[in-house]
Amino acid sequence: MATGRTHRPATRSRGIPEATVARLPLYLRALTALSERSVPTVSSEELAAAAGVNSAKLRKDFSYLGSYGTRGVGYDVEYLVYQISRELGLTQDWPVVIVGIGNLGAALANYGGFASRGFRVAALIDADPAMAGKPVAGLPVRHTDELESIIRDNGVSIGVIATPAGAAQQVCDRLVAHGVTSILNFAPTVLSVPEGVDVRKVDLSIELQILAFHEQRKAGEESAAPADLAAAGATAADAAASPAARAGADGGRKGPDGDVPAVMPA
Amino acid sequence: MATGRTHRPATRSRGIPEATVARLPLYLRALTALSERSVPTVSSEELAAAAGVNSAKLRKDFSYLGSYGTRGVGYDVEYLVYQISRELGLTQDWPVVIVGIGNLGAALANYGGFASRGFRVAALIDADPAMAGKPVAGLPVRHTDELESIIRDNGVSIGVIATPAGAAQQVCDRLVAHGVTSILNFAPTVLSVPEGVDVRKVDLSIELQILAFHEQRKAGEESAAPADLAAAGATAADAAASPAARAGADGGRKGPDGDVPAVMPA
DNA sequence: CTTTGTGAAGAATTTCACAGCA
DNA sequence: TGCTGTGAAATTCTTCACAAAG
Repeated sequence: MATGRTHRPATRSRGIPEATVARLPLYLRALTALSERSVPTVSSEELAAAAGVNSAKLRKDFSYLGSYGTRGVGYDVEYLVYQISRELGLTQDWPVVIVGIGNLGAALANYGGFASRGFRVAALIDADPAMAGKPVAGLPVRHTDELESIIRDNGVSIGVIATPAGAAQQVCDRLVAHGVTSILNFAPTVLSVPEGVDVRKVDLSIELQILAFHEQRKAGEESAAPADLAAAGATAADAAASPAARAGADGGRKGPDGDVPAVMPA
Repeated sequence: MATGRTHRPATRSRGIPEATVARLPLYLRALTALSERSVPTVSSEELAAAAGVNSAKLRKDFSYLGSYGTRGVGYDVEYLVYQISRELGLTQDWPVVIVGIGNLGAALANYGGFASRGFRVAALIDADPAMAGKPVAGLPVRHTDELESIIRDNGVSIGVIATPAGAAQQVCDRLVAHGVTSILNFAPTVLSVPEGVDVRKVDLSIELQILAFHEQRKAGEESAAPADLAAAGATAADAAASPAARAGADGGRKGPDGDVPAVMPA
């Protein structure tokens, strides 16, 4: 952070909002399915339903790409598939390396979705010498020592990290040092990278925790009052929070109004 | 989301914004690491750096939970770990089923991050009878027929779907029918669920496509980019494929900008 | 008619910047 | 003094609602 002065907008996206970019693959998938069924055109309403968004959002998203629809008719499926593919950069080949061939790395290597859209697994890399040469998903695992030459020879710019958390930053640094500028990180750790390198994170545990949050809420709602305070033994002050007072039962959480003094355990 | 209909604001969150909820696990992880190193307190600046966000955002996030810090000092690590855990519902046990024990499902089953935070894998389920009984990650794979009793007997409310896309909706329906109300979906398909059921999606291919978009931009913007356009010529055929149809071809497709891609053969 | 494309309103999120407390 | 907590401003994202096009 602290880009110091001018505060780079971060989203230098040439006009296309990040939120829209994140949905384009969704549209593309829905369109591909339609294409395979030889459906010639779709309305924004139909396509939105297939992609799980609402139609206004979809139309707005497409409006950033250009005017690719026909009023009164809808969108030409094939044409839109092409346009979105091009916008996403999928009309070219993207060699990818996967580093860390454990359970997850192997699963990723076997994942068909990789190859299906312009992504080609250029190599599987692991630090364990015992793994070297072993075939996984039809490719021989290469040793980390070869990382540089693999990246160079294949023109790899996207790397997937599926190592244990402890090794991730080191692997990341090496990838970046040798020219990789986009990283998909499966290790449960925050990677720091120089400016200009993109990192996306996929974190299992985080997703589950978010679900747990909502699940907990549901459980508390349906029954009576949330039994939140039950185990909050650490703070005696909290117990004093009168459920009455405040109009509207809010389960004891004090809310954004900062008048409750900080309570710290001894 | 999906479900289309009812305009529920989706963010039913009792005051705490969805964006904040999504970051709490991140903070929790950073705090846990500090806790293991016996660090007693952290400032918002330090913690923010460890979590990969900026400090103002972190403080704002925490302000939704309450006033848990001490001005001039920072946050008590242990106390904050407890508060966030409680907020996320991690102080209780969440039995989880994983459906679809292929490469990915097996990798998930072996993933340590599951058990580490209140999540317990109650069962691994697969539709293939040949899998039944086979041990994966120390658990015997159970057949889909047992799904209902497994969910009931274990009080499972969270399900993980790691089946092929084609089976995902069906599996989802069965999970929901038997009481699961939160789903983590790894299958590349949009699930439709009744109101009240949360779905989160993890999609490999989508993440890569988003990276490709940014990667493409980098390459196009800086003329002095990595030489990965070597094989770009391959797209020529694709361009020709665009359906001539396009209703009378208005000539000037209005693209959002001087969108003159490098590789757009005439 | 039907359906797109889009200004404008509205909501959510992020960032700023500083009052106020330890 | 140092750092939190938070109104307010800025930014981003979503939704509305309707003119225009086919």
